[in-house]
Amino acid sequence: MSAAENQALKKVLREHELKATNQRVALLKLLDATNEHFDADEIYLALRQKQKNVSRATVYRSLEALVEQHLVSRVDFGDGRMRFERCQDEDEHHDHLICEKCGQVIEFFNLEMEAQQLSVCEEHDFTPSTHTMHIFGTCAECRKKN
Amino acid sequence: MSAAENQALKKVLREHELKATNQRVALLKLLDATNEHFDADEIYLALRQKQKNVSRATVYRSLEALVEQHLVSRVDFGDGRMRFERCQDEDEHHDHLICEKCGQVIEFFNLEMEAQQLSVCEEHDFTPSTHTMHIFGTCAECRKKN
DNA sequence: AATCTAAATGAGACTTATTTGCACTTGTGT
DNA sequence: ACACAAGTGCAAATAAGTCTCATTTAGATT
Ligand SMILES: [Mn+2]
Ligand SMILES: [Mn+2]
Ligand SMILES: [Zn+2]
Ligand SMILES: [Zn+2]
Repeated sequence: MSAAENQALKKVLREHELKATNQRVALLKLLDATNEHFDADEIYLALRQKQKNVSRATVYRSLEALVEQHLVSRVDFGDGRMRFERCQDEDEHHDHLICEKCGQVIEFFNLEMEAQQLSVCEEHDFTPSTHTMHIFGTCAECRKKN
Repeated sequence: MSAAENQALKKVLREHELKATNQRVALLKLLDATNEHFDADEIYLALRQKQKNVSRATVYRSLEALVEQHLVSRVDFGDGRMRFERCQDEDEHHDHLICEKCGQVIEFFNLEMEAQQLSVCEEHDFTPSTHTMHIFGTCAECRKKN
């Protein structure tokens, strides 16, 4: 039920030294329930639609706190706004295929590619901390539609 | 000499169906002369400093046209502004290592990584058009300074 | 259960990057 | 040289995100 789920989310927040406010619980629940990569305004509007009272400022501030605690991660597809997605594990990682036609986002993880990245860093005596790998193109459905 | 260089740049512009205006020539010359990844305002200020008369609007509009013609490419390091760099060949491509300490950008090209990308796309029945791969971290000089 | 207080929120002003409308130039084909 | 579409400058408009400050609230303390 929602009540139990709320309690679980509150616990998660508290475990990360964050006050478990209604706004934060609602935001986290929203991201938990979807696979999409929402931007701040989409999150704001979705919460309003669910009769949750939140302000845009709080959406931005909560996201900042959640990202800092690795409960949410920030992705930038280069279109001028940041997107957010729930991340399960602190060390979970994946990259993205983004369909330029329909906007669909496909997630992937390729160990060989990650290994190549480390090798490139070594070659340049560079210590990596994070990376982003985004492949833009056309998804199968959109290609068929054509 | 500069005069010959200007002529060459005008030719390039005309070959791409772009009017060879002083502003565009100056902009292209500026990007040609550097390896840096400038943002629009840095370009605007650099041109002003060289006594070129340009407006910010024209910098943005010219960059748009040049990007469309693949004479310049746009890169987004996720810090809220677009950067631009001259691209030589239509099909030239490289990825980036970005030092989070000093901002230095190191370019690289790794054939194996590019191959892995194609293989990932195949697995997902995805037709790629472009991609961006940015590795953030600490460069050798910054690591030593610590 | 009532009280306390630092942290969080809401409303709206503000900032920064980029875009746009419009009157005025300028590059280029004739 | 001329004509005129394309390009430019300026200032106003957007758009994403941040900040200030008065008010509320979570969670600790009596
Ligand atoms: Mn994702
Ligand atoms: Mn580059
Ligand atoms: Zn698609
Ligand atoms: Zn560095």
